[in-house]
Amino acid sequence: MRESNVKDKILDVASRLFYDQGYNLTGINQIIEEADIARASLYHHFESKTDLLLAYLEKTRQQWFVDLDEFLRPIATPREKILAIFDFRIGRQQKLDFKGCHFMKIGAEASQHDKKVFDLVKDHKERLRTTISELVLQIDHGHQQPLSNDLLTDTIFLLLEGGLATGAVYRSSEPLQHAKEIVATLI
Amino acid sequence: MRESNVKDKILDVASRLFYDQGYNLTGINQIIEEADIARASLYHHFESKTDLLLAYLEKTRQQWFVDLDEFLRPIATPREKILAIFDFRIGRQQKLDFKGCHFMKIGAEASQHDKKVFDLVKDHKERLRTTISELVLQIDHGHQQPLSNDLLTDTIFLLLEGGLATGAVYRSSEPLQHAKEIVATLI
DNA sequence: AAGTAGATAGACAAGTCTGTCTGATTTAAA
DNA sequence: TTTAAATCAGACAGACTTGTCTATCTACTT
Repeated sequence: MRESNVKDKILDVASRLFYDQGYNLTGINQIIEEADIARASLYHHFESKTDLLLAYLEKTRQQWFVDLDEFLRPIATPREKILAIFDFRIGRQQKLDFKGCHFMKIGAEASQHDKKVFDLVKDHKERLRTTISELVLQIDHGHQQPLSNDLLTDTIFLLLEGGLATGAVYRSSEPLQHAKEIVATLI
Repeated sequence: MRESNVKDKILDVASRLFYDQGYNLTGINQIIEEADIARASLYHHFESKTDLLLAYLEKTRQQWFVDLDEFLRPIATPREKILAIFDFRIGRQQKLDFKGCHFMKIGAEASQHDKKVFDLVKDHKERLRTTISELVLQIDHGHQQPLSNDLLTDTIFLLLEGGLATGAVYRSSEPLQHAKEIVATLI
């Protein structure tokens, strides 16, 4: 087992622990123990714990959109794609045991002065909003619109975020399900 | 300076620090230093750091609804009251420097097994949803409703939560402002 | 076969953390 | 004025934290 294998294992274990129990409650000692690697190997691949956090966020962010794209690909219409984003998040929510958004969690416990972390969170959310915005523009609005395209995009985005955050509190998919129903009546 | 004075000061300082920099990043040493009290005094009033956290959450939760009630009291119609909830949260958001919801923040960094903490968060959100629900019922729906009362309540609640969470990421009131605009078109 | 880089175990430094305890001092009430 | 409780400063225990360092071993490449 060399190089990439060890580095991947470190990042995998750290990612799981950072998400499950939080960044600040996860110690280096626990990471090296559960990854079953040597302390020096961790510091060979990552300069510091902060470095490991950034690697975790970057990898998660990248994978997130890869997964979303794959999920949306077989779906035909922009309207159905928008509704499928809710299904995508409901599925992840269940798979991840209702612990909420990776990025919001880190944003909530990171030091306010940690600019790199916040920029990553911001960028992630911005990309999601852009994705929604593009789909909204593709919808054929035959009937008259009660909301402008921009406000409709915000509505969908905010209902997604609110639904996920609330689902994390109640440990339930219901909020996101309702959010989806609401959006279905609006588009 | 006796009893209540010291206890209040401890709780005030701890509350500020827990919110500003997070519970896990705030140490007992920092609290006693900034509150300018003796270590033994802290442990005289609070059994443990966890105890202090619960006291912080309970006090914050209670004050939250006192403040909201006061804010809504002079407002006449249920429709205006609902929209004023957004103004209430926008005002707090600005006063608190866009660090997000106290309860969501703690929920994000607390250990998943800390049941008392999660129950407090849940209860707070439940009460907010109830408040909204009661106002929605009071609205006179002359025209036909696109959404049922229940779904309308969810919409308002989720837009509030999403707007606040997103505002914390962007450090801006814009998301909550947009959320308010959206709700204004729906009720 | 020799050399190089990754991986290993584990000691170590220097600091932090929470919580306990002692003993002196202040404060308020009886 | 006596008494009891509150507060003080600070030492202390014991465990934990991140990060460094040494020394050895293993595996791959040249």
